[in-house]
Amino acid sequence: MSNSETDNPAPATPVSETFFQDRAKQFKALSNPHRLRIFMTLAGCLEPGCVMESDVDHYENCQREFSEQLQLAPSTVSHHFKELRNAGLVHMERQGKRVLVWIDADTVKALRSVLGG
Amino acid sequence: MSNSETDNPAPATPVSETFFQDRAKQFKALSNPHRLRIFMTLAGCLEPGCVMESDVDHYENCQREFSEQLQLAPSTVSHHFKELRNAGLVHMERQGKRVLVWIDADTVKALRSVLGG
DNA sequence: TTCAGAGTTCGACATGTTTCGAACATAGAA
DNA sequence: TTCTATGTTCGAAACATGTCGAACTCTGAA
Repeated sequence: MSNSETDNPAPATPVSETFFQDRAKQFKALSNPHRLRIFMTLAGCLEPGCVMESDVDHYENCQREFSEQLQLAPSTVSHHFKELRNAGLVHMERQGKRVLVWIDADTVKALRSVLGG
Repeated sequence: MSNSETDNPAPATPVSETFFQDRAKQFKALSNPHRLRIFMTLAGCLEPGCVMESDVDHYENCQREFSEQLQLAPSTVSHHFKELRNAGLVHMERQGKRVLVWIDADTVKALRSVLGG
């Protein structure tokens, strides 16, 4: 996935086809209520006064917890995480028995700029 | 569609199911490259230095133009506009022969807040 | 080495999305 | 009224998505 336009809130015309494809794919990753809930939980945005700085707060072993909270099969949660990763919104890293997960701040920033932020 | 949480960037826990459904539906409206292009064109965000104030700049008769630009059948463009309207992102109003179109700034703001804006 | 815990991959099924063309509705102009 | 331009609705086809259970991998503990 190209990130060449990530840092440009107002890219020069004409905007490439890749730009729309990448952003659309990222919005699609957020277009399912379950995935959106996962994303916002990871982003720490479900509490009042929260701030999105998720590359600092890493979550551990969260898939099992989401599986219970959302009442979904583990394989389904795994699928949703894959979608979030493929879109470039979420990163995962194995550390022994545990798995760390965090949000890609640059990608989120790029999406925000599409919304005029 | 409920907009009760639109103005709250950091809603109190627990976040309602409706919140995720509404936001997910709005992200879904932006999850197609063609619709995203339409949205950004309406938002005037395809030029350098643009600002999103689309409730000021109304577009006229745009469906026909998008139909040509995107190489899609008029019925397909109409369908995409319907999706954007159903998500609450876009408004349309007939004025005689012409049709005015504009972006719902509040909905966009609500989406931006999900991304930590 | 065997076991248990966390996540992945696969195949299957039901449902939703994207797209088209054809037929329709509506408003102004000839 | 008839014509033209714009947008809508419908049915159909191709394709994508969400979900599950079963079988799998990988890692650390007993």
